Amino acid sequence: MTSDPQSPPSDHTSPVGFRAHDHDNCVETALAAAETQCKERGLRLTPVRRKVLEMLLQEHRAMGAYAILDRLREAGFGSQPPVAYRALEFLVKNEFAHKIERLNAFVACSHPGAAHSPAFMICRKCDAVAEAQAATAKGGLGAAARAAGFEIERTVVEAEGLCPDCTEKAQ
Amino acid sequence: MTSDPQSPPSDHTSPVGFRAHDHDNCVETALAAAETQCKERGLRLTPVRRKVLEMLLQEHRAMGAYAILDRLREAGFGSQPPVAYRALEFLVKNEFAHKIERLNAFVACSHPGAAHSPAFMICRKCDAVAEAQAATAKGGLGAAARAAGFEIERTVVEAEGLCPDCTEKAQ
DNA sequence: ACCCTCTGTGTGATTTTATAACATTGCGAG
DNA sequence: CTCGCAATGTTATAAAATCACACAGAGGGT
Repeated sequence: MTSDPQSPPSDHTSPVGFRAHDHDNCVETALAAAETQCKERGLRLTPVRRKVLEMLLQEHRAMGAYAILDRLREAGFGSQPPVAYRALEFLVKNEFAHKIERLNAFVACSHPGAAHSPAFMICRKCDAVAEAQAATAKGGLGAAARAAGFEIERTVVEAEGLCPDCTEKAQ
Repeated sequence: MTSDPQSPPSDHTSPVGFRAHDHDNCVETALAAAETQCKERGLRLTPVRRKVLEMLLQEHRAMGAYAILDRLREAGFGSQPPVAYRALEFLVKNEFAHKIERLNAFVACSHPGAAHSPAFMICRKCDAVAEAQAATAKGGLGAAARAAGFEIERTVVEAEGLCPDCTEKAQ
């Protein structure tokens, strides 16, 4: 399938993120960035992996592994779960995508390349996902961990609520 | 397999939390607190619900729904998934327990009654779970949310790493 | 060229986690 | 008593994730 504009599978009812932006451009840019990154780091952005990343970027919201799998099938790739899960594993491990634990779903990284420990805002109505830099904001938790002798390796921060769009509609 | 009902099934290899404490007492106390709470709030802490809470308190670590279900069966309760899931739903909704999204598992609340938005430290080796007050953790995220027009309703904070015990053993 | 290994992909089967749908029970209000 | 209601029990199925194994292609050493 094509990467061209006449075949957007996008039947989204809601916008791509919390604020409008030049989405085609953002997809292109991110894809290019990923390619550069992979080259630099000696990683192989194979067709399946690239396609999955492209889908996640297009969607700009949490997608389940099986939704991804369906699209892979349509695009002529393998159609068994491991195909999707392996591509996702690669993307997540290398921080091109993140898993949203709350939803058992995946989303493209919004800050390609930037060192980050992300925090997510997840709309419970439309599943739109925005990524913020959680940075080291976890002062409190960090202190608690230190006090307890716990060594933090990774932190999941996921806020659930209503995105601006759905808040408006709800009124 | 179940040695016998009156003996604690505790075949844990590792301690109940990040620091030793009087566990029997802590279970009793929490259970009593839950009962009081339920009375006050007009909730029904039925036998199944009580048993599940007791198991979670005993275990003091993340337990999967199906592990809980096995124990319920042994204890003579219904043995189909909904039995466990419904009890867990009740306990989680009323904050007697929490779901650890990262593990698809459940843990008893450590601060019964206290208003809280909890943060968890989860040992990736032994699944021990400690609960901290996240309260302030969302400073940065809260600001980001406000800026984005996102209304946070609930936040999941889960730190993964090594507990003191496993850190020692790892050396 | 050859073989060898390593990584990635494809496929079938299975496991683990969670929910839907509906029958049954027990209890309080009228 | 009997109606309504919440909780439980049970069957069945959906959704998410992993296992196990076969094969294909790229690169390396001989």
